[in-house]
Amino acid sequence: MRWSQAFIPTLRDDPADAEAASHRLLVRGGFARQLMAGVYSLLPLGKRVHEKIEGIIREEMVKVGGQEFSLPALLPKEILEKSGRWGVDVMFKLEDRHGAAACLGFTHEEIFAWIARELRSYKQLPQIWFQFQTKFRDEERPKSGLLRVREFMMKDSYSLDVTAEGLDYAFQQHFEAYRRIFERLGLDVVAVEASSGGMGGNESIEFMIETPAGEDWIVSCAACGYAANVEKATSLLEPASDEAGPATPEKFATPDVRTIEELAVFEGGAPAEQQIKTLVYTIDDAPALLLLRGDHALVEQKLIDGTAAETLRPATTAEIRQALCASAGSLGAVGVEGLRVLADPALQGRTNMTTGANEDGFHLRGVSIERDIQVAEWMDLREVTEGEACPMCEADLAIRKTAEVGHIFKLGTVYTEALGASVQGEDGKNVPIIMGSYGIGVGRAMAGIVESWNDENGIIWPMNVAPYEVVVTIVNPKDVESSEAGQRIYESLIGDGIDAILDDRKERPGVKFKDAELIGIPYRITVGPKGLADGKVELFRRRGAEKRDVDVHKAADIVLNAVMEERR
RNA sequence: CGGGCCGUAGCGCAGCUUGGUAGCGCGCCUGAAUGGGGUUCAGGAGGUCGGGAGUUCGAAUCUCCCCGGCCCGACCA
Repeated sequence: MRWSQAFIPTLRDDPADAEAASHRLLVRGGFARQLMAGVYSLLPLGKRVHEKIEGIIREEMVKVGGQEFSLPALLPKEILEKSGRWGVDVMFKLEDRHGAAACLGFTHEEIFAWIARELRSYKQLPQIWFQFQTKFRDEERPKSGLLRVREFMMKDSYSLDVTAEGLDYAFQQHFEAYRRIFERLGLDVVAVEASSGGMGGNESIEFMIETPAGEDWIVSCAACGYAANVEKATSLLEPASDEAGPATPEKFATPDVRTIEELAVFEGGAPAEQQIKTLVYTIDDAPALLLLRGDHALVEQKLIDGTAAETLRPATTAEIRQALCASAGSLGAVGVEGLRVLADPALQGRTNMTTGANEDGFHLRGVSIERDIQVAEWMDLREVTEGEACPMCEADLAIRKTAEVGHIFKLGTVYTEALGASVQGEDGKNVPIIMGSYGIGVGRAMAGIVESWNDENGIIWPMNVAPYEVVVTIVNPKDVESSEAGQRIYESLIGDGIDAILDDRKERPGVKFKDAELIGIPYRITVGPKGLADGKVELFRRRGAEKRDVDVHKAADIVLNAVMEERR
């Protein structure tokens, strides 16, 4: 490709609405343009990167026996109704001219399960099926450029097995394939235990990259490698040494005290870690009390996972008053009967605690959990904080902001049962196929790579995904000798299968250098009269900004070798 | 869905308070010089001021409605 003919609309200024590094650089470098909220066009450079990422993912999927499909993006209501997912809030719903309902696919478990109905015998299993497909999700809030969008390319794969061991094996194969994929993409991922969320299933691992543009917090231990999403993470706490306290709780007046912090500084109050925080939630339309240590925060996802609730929300002021006859600020669980009380294990065995008295303006002190409160269930509900002890090795835990680039799930038989995908086992009985589901967002991976690999001059693509591997920059296109020399080097590289681009534009050298660095091409060969006078051209490596002069006639070979070495 | 901010030329922005010929920088086109880090000079093209309604002799500017976008939070297969 000649740069003078290429559509690479670079921008001198950062786009005004871009915050995340990847957003800024992908727009500025001419890789993508926004069409509407969370919807982007890929320009030629972006498309090239996308294809390279897809190529790597495809290779690794094929290595573990994956077979590629291409399913429709347009899905019928009937199939999604069978799994109970018709109408989920991220779904883009539409109607055809006859009034038949359809939607744009947000994921494809149902459709693969539908096709899997053609499987008849255990002898045909296992299978790994995958595709690259555009997914549509009407996210509440698209953000961070290409990191969180409403239409995106995803590689999704599905494993089909007869036994739980088979699923474990497919899951493990995917885990390893994903490790190799992210390694080749230049993404430094942390695999974390994750909540399965609305997908169903019982075990899932997310692959996260650390970035300020992320939106998931993960807990990790540098000492032993333990890592988990905060939605799932646990930690060890220092055992509390409470005084026994009085024989019965004592009520005391606390005018105008409504928060944990206010009670902590109130004369006669108690430090947050000696308070019991009482939250009222409506779980599947029934009120429930959640008890946490005063300084601990609730993780709603843990509550969802722990209760298997269909719907769940904080109770309204009116509901709270109806349940406890008091306002938020004076709530407690002492003496409460007839309500479901869930308590976090950090409260287990605690004595002499302080909590609300269910009477506005009053609290109770000297509360012993086991003695005074009827806890229906103990359930891990609290959010881990920085510096708490690792549940595996007791070292200090760190908390990091991350973005999810891949997720693997053990689904089980939720979808295959709903859609009737079963096979006959060895014993002649029909058993539902056991499914796993595994996804990687291609555009998100691209944005993630940019988040990980950039500097003040632009993107620094890893060789494997670079839109072009080498740019041959002609300093002065009017100088016939350098034009010809540049062209020879360029053609030699192309002949060797290198993705090269020839920057033959009639621009000042500075412009060409800036552009090449902005779009992140790993190697640049600069051909100009100054160097040619000594038979030299300059070889510049984007990563590390190393420069060296090399013999004109050897330049192509030297770069060829360097590129080959960096391809993986 | 709550809170905040913003829509004026391809990009970045000023003008709006106090209504009266639509501006600046970059980019783009032509010509010339220059040619190893966003060079310089001269000339030029380019705008339904997000959309609609209203007030007014007159609206980018004032009023109302709508649409779109960004950020924070909530939410999130």
